[in-house]
Amino acid sequence: MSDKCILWFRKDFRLDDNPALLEASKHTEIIPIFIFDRNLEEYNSIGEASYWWLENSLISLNKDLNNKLSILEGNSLEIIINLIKEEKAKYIYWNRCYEPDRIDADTLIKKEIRKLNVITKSFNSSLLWEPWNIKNKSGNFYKVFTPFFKKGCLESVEPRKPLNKPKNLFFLKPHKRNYNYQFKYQHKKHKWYLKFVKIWNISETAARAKFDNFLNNGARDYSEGRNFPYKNSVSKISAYLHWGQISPFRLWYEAKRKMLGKHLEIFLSELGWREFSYHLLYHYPNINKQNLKRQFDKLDWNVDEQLLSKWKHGKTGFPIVDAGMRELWETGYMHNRLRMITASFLVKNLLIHWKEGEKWFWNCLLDADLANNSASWQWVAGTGSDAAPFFRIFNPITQAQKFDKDALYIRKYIPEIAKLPNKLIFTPWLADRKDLEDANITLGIDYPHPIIDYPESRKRALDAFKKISN
DNA sequence: TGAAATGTTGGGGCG
DNA sequence: ACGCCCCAACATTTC
Repeated sequence: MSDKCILWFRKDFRLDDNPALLEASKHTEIIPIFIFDRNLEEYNSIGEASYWWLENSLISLNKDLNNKLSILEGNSLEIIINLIKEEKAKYIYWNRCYEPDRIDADTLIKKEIRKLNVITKSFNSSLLWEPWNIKNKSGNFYKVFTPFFKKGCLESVEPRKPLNKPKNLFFLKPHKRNYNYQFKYQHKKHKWYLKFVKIWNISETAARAKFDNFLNNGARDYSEGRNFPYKNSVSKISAYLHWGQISPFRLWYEAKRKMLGKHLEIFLSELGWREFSYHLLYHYPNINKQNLKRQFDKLDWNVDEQLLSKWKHGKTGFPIVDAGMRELWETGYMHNRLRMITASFLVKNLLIHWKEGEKWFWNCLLDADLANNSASWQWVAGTGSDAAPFFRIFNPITQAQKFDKDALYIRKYIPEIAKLPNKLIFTPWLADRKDLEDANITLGIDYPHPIIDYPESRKRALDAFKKISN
C-alpha cells in the first residue's frame, strides 16, 4: 500500500506553521508541488511585481524542500488527477485560499479527487479566523470593522497557536516527469522590477528575520512612528504575509510576546484589518469589480489617461503624492500613510475611478493582495463597507507638513527638488524665481507644475460625491 | 486612519 | 477703568 502524499503549495511558501505540511509529515513520502494555473484570476491577471516575487518564492521554497518542489503549469484538476494516477498517491493536502474562484475550483477538485478514493484535506494557514465563522448576534456578517474585530474576532476563540516545522521530512519528485506541465517563468521585455533584487530578500528565513528586526526596533515606537514614512517603524512584512513566507499566527503570537500596550493593540488591529478585508471578500465576491455601496455606480468619474499616467509615474507636481508613487515604482512597496494620500488624490482630486488605482497597485505592489487591495481602495473611495466618508479628502500639502515635516521622505524619492528649503518643498509652485534658481530647478522641466488646482479639485469632488450620496 | 468653515474665548493695544 | 477691535488659539460644525 502506497503511503505517498501530495502536498500542494499555493500561498503558503513556508515550512513553519504549515498545517498541510504537518499532516503530510505523517506519511513516509511527500511529493510537493506548485501549480501556476491560468484558469485562476490570481495567476491569469498576476501583476508584474507579484510575478517576480512568485518566481523568487519558488526558487527559495524549492531550496528549503531539498530541490524536490515540482513547479507546474496548467489546469490544476487535470494535473492533480494525472499525478495521483501516475504516482499512485493516496493523499493530497493543501492550505486554503479565499479568492472566490479559488474556492469554487478547490471545491470541484475535492469532489473529483474523492471519486478516486483519495483522501484530501484542506487546512487554514492564512487567516486567524475563518470568514464563515464570524457572525454578529443576529447571525449576519459584520459590515463595520470595530464590532467585527472587537466582538466578532477578539471575543470568539483565540487564534490557534503556531505549529512548529515537522522533523524528518522526506520529499521526492514524481517518477514520471510530465514535461508538458513544467512551469516556465516568462520574462517580460521591460524588466523594471528587477531592481527589487537589491531591496528584497525573498525566503522564509528572511521573512522571519525581517519581523524579528521589526520587533526589536520599530515595534517599540509603532503607534506613533507608523505614521511617519521616513521612520523605520513599520514591519514591511505584507508581501511575505501575502505569499505565506510568514504565518499570521506567528505574527500574532510573536507580537503578543514582544510588543506592549497601545503598540501591540494597534499592530494586532492591523492584522484585524486584513481579516476584515478577507471577510468582506468572502461575503462580497465582486469586491474588486463593484462598488459595495451601489449608489456610487452613478458617480461621474473623470476619464483622463494623461492625468492617470502622471499619477502613476509620480508627476503630479504635488511632492508627497509623487514621492509615494515613486516609492512604489522603485521598491514595489508603499508606506501605508502614502497609500492613503496617493489614493485619496487619485479618487478625490483627480476624480478618477478607484478601479484604475487598484489596477496600478495590483501591478506594482509586491504585496498585491486581492482582498486587501480591493477593500482598501473602496475604503479610500468611500464606496466600501465601513469606508472613509466621501468628504474625507487628504490635503497633500498639510499631510506632508504633518507626517514628513523635514521632507526627508520627499527628498529621498524626488531628488530633483531636494535643494528647495523646507518652507517651499511642499509647495514648489510658490517658490519665486530666486528660490528656484538657488535650488537649480526650472518648474515645468525639472519638476512638473501641479496638474490640478487643489482647492478647486477638492470642491469638485465634494460636489460630485454629494450629488450621488443623497 | 481629514480639512475647511464657522464659532467662541481671551489677551493686548488703543482711544 | 472701560469699550472696542483685532487676532490668535482653540472648539465645533460641516462637508
